[in-house]
Amino acid sequence: MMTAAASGRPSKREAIIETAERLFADRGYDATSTALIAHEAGVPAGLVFYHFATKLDLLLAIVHERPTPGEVLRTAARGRSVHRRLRAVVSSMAEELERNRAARIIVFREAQARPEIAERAAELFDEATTTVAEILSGAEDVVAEPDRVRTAADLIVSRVFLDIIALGQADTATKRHAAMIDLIEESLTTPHAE
Amino acid sequence: MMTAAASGRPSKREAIIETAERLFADRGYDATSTALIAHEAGVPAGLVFYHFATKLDLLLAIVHERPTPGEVLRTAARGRSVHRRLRAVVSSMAEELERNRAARIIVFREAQARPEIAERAAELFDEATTTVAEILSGAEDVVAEPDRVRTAADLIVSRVFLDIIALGQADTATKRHAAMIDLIEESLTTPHAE
Amino acid sequence: MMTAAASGRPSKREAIIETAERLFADRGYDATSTALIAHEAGVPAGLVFYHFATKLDLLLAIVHERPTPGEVLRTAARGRSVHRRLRAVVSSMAEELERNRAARIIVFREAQARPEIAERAAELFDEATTTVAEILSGAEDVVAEPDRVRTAADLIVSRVFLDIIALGQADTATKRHAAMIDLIEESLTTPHAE
Amino acid sequence: MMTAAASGRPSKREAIIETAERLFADRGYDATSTALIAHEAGVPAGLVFYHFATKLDLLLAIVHERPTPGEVLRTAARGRSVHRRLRAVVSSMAEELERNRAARIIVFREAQARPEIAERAAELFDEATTTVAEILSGAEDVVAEPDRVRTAADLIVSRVFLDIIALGQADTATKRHAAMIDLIEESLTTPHAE
DNA sequence: TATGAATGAGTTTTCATTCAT
DNA sequence: TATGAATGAAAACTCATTCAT
Repeated sequence: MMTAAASGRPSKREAIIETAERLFADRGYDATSTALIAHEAGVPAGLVFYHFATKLDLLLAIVHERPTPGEVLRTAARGRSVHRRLRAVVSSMAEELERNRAARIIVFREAQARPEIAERAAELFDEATTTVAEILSGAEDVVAEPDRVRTAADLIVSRVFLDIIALGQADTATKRHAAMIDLIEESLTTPHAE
Repeated sequence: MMTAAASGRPSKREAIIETAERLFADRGYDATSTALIAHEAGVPAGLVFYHFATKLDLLLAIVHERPTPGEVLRTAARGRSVHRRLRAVVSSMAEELERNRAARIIVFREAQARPEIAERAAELFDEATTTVAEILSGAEDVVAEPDRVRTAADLIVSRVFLDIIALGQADTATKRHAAMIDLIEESLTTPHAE
Repeated sequence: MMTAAASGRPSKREAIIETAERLFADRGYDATSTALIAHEAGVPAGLVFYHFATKLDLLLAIVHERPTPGEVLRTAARGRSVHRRLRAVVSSMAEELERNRAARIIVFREAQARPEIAERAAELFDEATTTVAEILSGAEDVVAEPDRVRTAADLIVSRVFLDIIALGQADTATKRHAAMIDLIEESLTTPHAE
Repeated sequence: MMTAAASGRPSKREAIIETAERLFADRGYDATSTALIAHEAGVPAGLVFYHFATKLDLLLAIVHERPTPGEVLRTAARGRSVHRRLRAVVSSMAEELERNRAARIIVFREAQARPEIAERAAELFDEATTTVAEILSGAEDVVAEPDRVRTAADLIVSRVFLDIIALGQADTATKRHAAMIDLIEESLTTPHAE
């Protein structure tokens, strides 16, 4: 007997998760009723609670069942120069966040009031920062010390996360990213005048 | 006949706003009942709706009746050097955000699902960035072009805002800020190698 | 010192009554709040309860402070023939009901659930029927017995009241009234074939 | 799997409708709380809103889920003479209205302030009038023209409706009906003297 | 006679969750 | 694994009425 997933038939559990993700991102967790999720997912109301014991469990499933930005970053192209690596890192992060926009919004928005999720948000942020720092420090032309590389990584990750979770002005993002890359690049490739 | 405000007697309207601000920040807008607000503010439940037609109106009052970070920044100390200005700007922003932490959290958290508030969030961010850029460009030792100054301002504001609205690790903030100031300072005072 | 009424200045009490009458007729007694009445009348909320001890008292004032249809009917023109009297009676009743439409609607609508008002509704109806019967029986060419005249009066009053209180199709009323007059006239002027 | 209806078990939805009908008629729509309805129907408060999205929907269900007086009239006995038909029509209408008294009261009382229901009230009235006119015009001894038959039908329906919706004096109704039948009969069976 | 804030009981409605089938 | 009715606690909001001034 094949599972729903293996058979290609979209499992109802998946449908619930995906619908919930979209709705939670659009209207917020509290403002989304389980009945609405069921309705929009095309499943009976009771089924939500067959698959998820509570509404919070459904939220946690969304929050944990996505690849982390860090994982994706690790596969980013690694050119020789800081410049190339910066560009690869920023664009692959932006892309990933865009792809999982709903999940990211949810994580960061709900983090404020829910310790469980705050922990996850911190995890995602730290992992991303660490990965970016690693990538940058591997470039040929880096002259900055590890701490400064970390600071640069932190600024980059902060700015790109903020795009998504609060002020997503997609139209101006590319230009802004280029300017940021430029500034950061210089600070990593210029000898630090003490 | 004296008004409540003039008489020094704390108006019940103020009590409601302040209590709501605290609770909204702690538990989220949706998760805070108007009954709880009234209870904690020490007023009868009905009074909330005498002063604010709807719960959303109460939220909007909180969101609009606070000084903006930009206003506060404008009064920040302006030393001669980029370094001094950066320090003044970062610390006064951090201080202001800390003071109005609740209101800021609310604005940015609730912005996701509420266009009216999203607009306000963008306003606050833009005003802060513009003000920071202005302050920095007035320093004696700036060599960077206006665009770069703006980019630097954007990075600073992003990072400090993010502290508050999502991942406020107050313990490491000071150190992180110093590192950021250092990096940014250099990028503004070092001639740009084209 | 002149009273408000005598001075020509519209008393606020009057304003409240008139506004309440309109609103009660449009939206129903229960669905009209005293706050709305005060607002639309342009008076402060507290004043309603200065003039009327309870909301029900305000309703009763409206219900009792209008001339009855019977009073108006008594002044209707009295021609010689049944025909003339019928026409006079029907048109003066229709006119009166139109003028006091709101009050009539209120009386009959609220009568269902409020004994005090049901009594008033029955009063208005009986008085009107009795007056119409009197007027008709005084015509020269009446041959019908008093009971039949009363029956005719009852049908007329029923039909005209119904126009107002439930199915007021003002456009077709005139034609309908003419046909009714015609039918009734004949029944009163033709010797009853036993 | 049997449905509640098929199983003979009284459905809770039905219980809600019937209880609401009674209470709305007795105390008025606005003055009847959904909590009271639920309580008297013996169901939990929440169930009302599972079956009816809003209180108004419950009212509309009552207003639309009853046979119309016209339908019932169509099955009224049709004797040969106008007299027999009049008696059959009046008594079957009175009976029907008595049986569905609550629903009729509700329709006509609530029509004033609610267009949706006003439409239904007009429908019920028109259908009844048309059916009565049809029945009367089929009698052997009718000499009146169609327009006059319609006028007679209108008077009859008006009077019987008014009994129910506003001034239901059940005690005198029978006598009044007999007198009305008498008057109307004559007007339909006597040649019209132009 | 006027005023507007205050009060608290009551209203409709929502909703996570349970349960019998 | 599904299903849809059922449940009851809690939510936002309304409102007649009171009261100090």
